[in-house]
Amino acid sequence: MSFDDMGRFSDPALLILTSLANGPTHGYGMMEDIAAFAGVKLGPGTLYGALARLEKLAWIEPLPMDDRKRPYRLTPSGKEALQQRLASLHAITELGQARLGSAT
Amino acid sequence: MSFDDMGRFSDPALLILTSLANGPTHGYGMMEDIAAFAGVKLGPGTLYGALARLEKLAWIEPLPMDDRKRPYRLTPSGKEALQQRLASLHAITELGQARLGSAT
DNA sequence: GATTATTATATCGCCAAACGTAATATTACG
DNA sequence: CGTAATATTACGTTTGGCGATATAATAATC
Repeated sequence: MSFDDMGRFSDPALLILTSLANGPTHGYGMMEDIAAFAGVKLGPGTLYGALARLEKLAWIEPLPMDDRKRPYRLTPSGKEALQQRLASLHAITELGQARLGSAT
Repeated sequence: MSFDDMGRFSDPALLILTSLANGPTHGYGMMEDIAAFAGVKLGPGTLYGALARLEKLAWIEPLPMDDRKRPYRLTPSGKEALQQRLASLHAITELGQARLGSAT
C-alpha cells in the first residue's frame, strides 16, 4: 500500500543525476548518497543499468578510474537536462500540493 | 536532446494523480489538463494503461459513467500516496537545485 | 602471521511490467 | 460528411529491479 509497492515510480535516473549534482562520484558512492538523501536503496542492476543509459545519452561521462572506482560526472547537457527536469518537477509538486490542500 | 527524448522520465502516474487532485475527471479530460499544467501530451495507451494500473492499486476508483465519459477519483490511499510522493519529490527537487546552484 | 570474513566495487543475465505508438471503435457535433 | 471527443486494444521496445558473480581491499580472528 505504501511507497514500496510503487514499482517504477522511483526513477533512478533522477536520483543519479541529483547525486552527481554534488560533484563527481562513482557508482557505489551514489548508492549510499541516494540511500541517504532519498531513502531509496537501488540495487546494482538498477544503478549501473541507469548509469549506462545516462552515459549513452551523454548526460554523464566517466572519469579516469581511481583505484577500482569508476567516477562519473555530469556533462553540460546533463546538467541542463537535470535543471529543467527539477524545475518542472518542482512546479508539479507545488501544484499538486496546492490542489490537495484546497480540497480539504 | 531535450525533454522529449527522456523516454520514461515523464512518469504518467504522477501526472494522473496530480490531475485528479483537482477533483474527479475522465481520461480524456486528464489528457488535456496534464498537457496544460505539465506540457506533456500522453498518448491514449500511456494514459489508459496507467489508469488501469492505478485502479488495480486502488489509488483511484471509477465513478458511474456520465455519458460516454468514465470519470475517476482519488481514493484516500491514493491521496495519501500522492501526498507522500509529492513531498518526497519536492524535497529532492530542492536538494537538487541547491546542489546545482552551489556548483556555480 | 596466516586464514577467514566482511566491505567496497562493478558486471552480467534475466524477466515482468511500463511506456509509447498506432490502429480501431463509437458517438456527437458542426 | 468530416472532425472532435472518448475510450479500448494490441504490440514492440526499453526500463526497472532482482539476483548471481567476480575481485580487490580491509578487518577480524586464531
